Amino acid sequence: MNKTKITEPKQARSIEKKNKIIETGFQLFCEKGYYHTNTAEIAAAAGMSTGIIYRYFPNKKAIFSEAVKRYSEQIQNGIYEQLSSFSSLTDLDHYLPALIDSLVDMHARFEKAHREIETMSNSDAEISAIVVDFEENLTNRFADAFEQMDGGVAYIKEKIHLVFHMIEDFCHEVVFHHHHELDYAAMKKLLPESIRYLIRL
Amino acid sequence: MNKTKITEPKQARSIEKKNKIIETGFQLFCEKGYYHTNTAEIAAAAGMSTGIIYRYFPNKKAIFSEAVKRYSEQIQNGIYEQLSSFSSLTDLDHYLPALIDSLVDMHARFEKAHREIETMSNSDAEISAIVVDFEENLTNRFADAFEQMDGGVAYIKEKIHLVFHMIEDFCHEVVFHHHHELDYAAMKKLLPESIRYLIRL
Amino acid sequence: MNKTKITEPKQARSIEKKNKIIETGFQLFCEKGYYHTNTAEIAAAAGMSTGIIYRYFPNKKAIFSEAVKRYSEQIQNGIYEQLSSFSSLTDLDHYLPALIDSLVDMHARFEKAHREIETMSNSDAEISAIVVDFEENLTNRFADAFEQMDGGVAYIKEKIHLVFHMIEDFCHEVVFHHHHELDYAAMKKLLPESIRYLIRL
Amino acid sequence: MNKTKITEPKQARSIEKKNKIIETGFQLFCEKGYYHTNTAEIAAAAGMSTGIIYRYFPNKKAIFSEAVKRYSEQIQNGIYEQLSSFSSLTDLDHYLPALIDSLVDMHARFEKAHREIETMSNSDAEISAIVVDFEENLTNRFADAFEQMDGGVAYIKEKIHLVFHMIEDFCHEVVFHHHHELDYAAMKKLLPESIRYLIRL
DNA sequence: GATGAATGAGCCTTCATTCAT
DNA sequence: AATGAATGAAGGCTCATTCAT
Repeated sequence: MNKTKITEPKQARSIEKKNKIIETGFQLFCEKGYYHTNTAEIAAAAGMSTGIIYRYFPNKKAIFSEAVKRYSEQIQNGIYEQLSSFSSLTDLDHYLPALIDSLVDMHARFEKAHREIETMSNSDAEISAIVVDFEENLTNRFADAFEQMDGGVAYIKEKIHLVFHMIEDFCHEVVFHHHHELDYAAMKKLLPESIRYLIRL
Repeated sequence: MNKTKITEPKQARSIEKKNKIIETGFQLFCEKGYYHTNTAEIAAAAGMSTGIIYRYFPNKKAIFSEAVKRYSEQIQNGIYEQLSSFSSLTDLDHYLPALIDSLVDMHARFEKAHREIETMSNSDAEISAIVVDFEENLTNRFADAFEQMDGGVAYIKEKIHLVFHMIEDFCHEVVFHHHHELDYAAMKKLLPESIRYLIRL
Repeated sequence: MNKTKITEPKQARSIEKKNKIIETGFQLFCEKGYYHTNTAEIAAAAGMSTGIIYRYFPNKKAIFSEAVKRYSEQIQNGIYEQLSSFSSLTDLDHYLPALIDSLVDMHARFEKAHREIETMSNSDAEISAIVVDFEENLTNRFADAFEQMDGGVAYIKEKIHLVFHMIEDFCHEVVFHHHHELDYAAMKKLLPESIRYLIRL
Repeated sequence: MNKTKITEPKQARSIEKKNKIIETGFQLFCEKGYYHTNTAEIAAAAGMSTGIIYRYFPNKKAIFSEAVKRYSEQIQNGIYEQLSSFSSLTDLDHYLPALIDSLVDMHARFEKAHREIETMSNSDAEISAIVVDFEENLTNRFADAFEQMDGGVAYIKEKIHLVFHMIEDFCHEVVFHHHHELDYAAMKKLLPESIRYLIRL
């Protein structure tokens, strides 16, 4: 009955500790997969004891959730920053290749993270919710931006959604490099062209 | 040392049993996830004892692998059948909505399967290889078909790849129905139009 | 309640089958150890089905018991044959090196068998009884022979017992060759000398 | 991958626990045999949980190995202590019966241990190595002692080896008491006499 | 707050033995 | 008699979580 546990840490030292767990845990989850990383390992890698983890998190999965939440925010902020420099559809045409490049880059750096998040989001409602939220936020922000550009585009959310998934697939393809018969340079040229067309449909 | 075990069953009764294990196992894996399904459950659900599983499979994962392999073949055959009725790009334009419909349908029926395969393919090389193979086969078949249609299209493989992922994302969207603010009917109209454009680029 | 099982086979075919199980089983037990040999393997190696074993033997251990019993008899007969050519203590002095040689040879050929029998005899009363019986028979036979030689020797059984173990240890040493710092040729000369002395004490 | 486990315990409490596992495990192995003792039993008998065993040992066999190692050291120390009181071959003649008595006593107390060690040493290289080492150490120590006594004896190692096995067989005989027709008192007199003779050969 | 030893349920796999055919 | 598929209990080991210190 005594559930004196888990409180949001207020002291700097505790906050730092919680952050360390999240970072280390996420890193290990990404490297070895959620089910192949155990709490003792996380604690050891974070330089603390096994027990302490359960003062900051109710269970193993919560570490992953929290990490994904933070990671999602980071990514969003990065993208929003780029978005803020667009002010017309012509800008978009112009900046699209750069945006794609930066997204490919992001995938390259967080390859393992993306895979593992996807993996977990498939079997875990909480993670799935974070991912859905991420997509929704992104779509909405872009939709808002477009609406303030050139007087609005029909079905902008739907288009943005499709576009983002096209870009994401391309990123996956380039980073994981599974289909050796594909010409990535060609794909990279096709992509902005078809996006431009799709947006204006 | 003693590896006299596991031989491909020849007798009808054994084949049936192996099939039953694959089906039941796959179903449970899809329902509850690979790591949350144990071999005893599979055996019980298949109406047999735990031990017998290991006469047909070397280990738990092999059940999943085999199931995915078969599933992949089924899906491919279904798609190839549709493909065989196309003989020109105009046909494609015409049949595209139907193809999309049928793929959405497939996803709807095998929603859980798709999720779990994706999940496992992220952390397991064998499963990943099956998925990659699946995509490669599909791309090649379509590419061949297109090449025999209208004298060839530039970068056809790359285009097909992008197109398939667009369709797949749409399927996910419709089936898992996560983004309630999206207008699926609109997306369904946008999709063939942009595909048509992309293919001809 | 229906224990229609295990009867001593009368038909030639059945006898042959039982023999085959004993031989194959013993061979495998010796090669890989009792606990690392399973009944399926024995059956397979003997070219029959798993089930049939249990028509001839009540359980796995009975195969080993029976094999050891037979093996013990074979060895005894071999030794008795040599014994029959001795008729005086002087003969013994003369034939001792040859007897030792032949015993070393036997150990060399059945190295694994000896080890495994020893192993099992330690944890299994039935096997132990066979081994004890073997030693007792051997001791008695030799004692009888000696008594008919030169008018009897005091404590002949006790001496024979000690002597046999000295020889056996020597055999082990030579065959398993564990102590590389020992000079086997020297030991082989020491052995008959001390035996001769011991017998006449 | 993750082998952060099993470190030599430093704290008194841990050391005690590890010792308890070794003792209890060894006792059970000796009573029931290695293959008939399971880890849960060991844990229960030691008053702890199954899991904790694996913080101190990488696997079941390691418990046995460690126990045998320690046991071997104990025995050696006991014998060396007796050896240190000998300073001439005449001493040996004098103390031999006492040494034999003490070795019989040791066998009586650790009967089961000896059997099980022998058993395992036959099928396990690690255990076998410990036993071989034990014999080698013992032989060397005695050889050194003898060499410092009366100016050296030819083939002393070979002789000691034979002698030790004679004594050991006698111990086995007395303790396990299998051959009821033997006169142990007589054997006990024969033994030192023939040893004395053998050493001086 | 912190530690890390301890818990014990749970999992995959093996195998002696049985039994339907 | 013979087959070999089937059974299911048992075993070694892992790991999320707890708790005494």
